[in-house]
Amino acid sequence: MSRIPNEELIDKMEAMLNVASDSTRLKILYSLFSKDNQYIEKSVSEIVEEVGASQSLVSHQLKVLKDAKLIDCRKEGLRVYYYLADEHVYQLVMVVEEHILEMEKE
Amino acid sequence: MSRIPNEELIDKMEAMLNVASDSTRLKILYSLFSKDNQYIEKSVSEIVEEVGASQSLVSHQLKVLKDAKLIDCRKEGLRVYYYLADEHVYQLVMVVEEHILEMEKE
DNA sequence: AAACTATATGAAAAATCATTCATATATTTG
DNA sequence: CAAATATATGAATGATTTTTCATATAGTTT
Repeated sequence: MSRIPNEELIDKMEAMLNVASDSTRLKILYSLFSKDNQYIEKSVSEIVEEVGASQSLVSHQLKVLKDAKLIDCRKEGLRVYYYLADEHVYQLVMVVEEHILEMEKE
Repeated sequence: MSRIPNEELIDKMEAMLNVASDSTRLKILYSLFSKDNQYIEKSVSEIVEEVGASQSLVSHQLKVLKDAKLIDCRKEGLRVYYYLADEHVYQLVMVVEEHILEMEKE
């Protein structure tokens, strides 16, 4: 008797998972996670460097993450600073990370 | 200073998220979640009916979920019974569901 | 064994997505 | 205003994935 949610909720969940399920975007998210729950923001060029992908690709993927409201940004001069807009993403990524790490134990 | 995991871990995480990020597969997972943490298993035809997709599509997607070790199965006569093989998937799906529901509040 | 049922599978078609390349925009500095 | 810098964007490409269709397989019943 387990209840499958309505199409609308399923579609939204699918969308969020899709956004998270790309290695470039995962790396971007990690680069915006702070170690000790402190506020953190990074410019595009900093993210590009940490992630190790092209500027264009990072910019495209930042847009995907921003459209999904997982991150947001703030302009300052030439720079654009991005930051996490949602705690759930962190939880989501951590659940998946733990899953993988525990799978590897066996 | 946030540390991006190594490529191998990122790739595995990407793979798991990819498996979860499809509406048909999400519905299949939901159909295998039990209400009160009891063991639950369902035959392919039951799943087909609950999910409301074609037999072929459900079968293909069951294989994807099984290859990813998120579900497993047991044969009995003509029927094949599938069941969740991992608690993490449930957590993962729940985090995402909560995220969407909370987003909708605003 | 033939007919039937439940499930799986391969190939093809349709759709979607990540990535690159070239270029545009916006801001700052000389 | 010209040059330089940081970021964004549109179009093209290639790759991957979802879905369907037709058919195969395996187990059951008569």
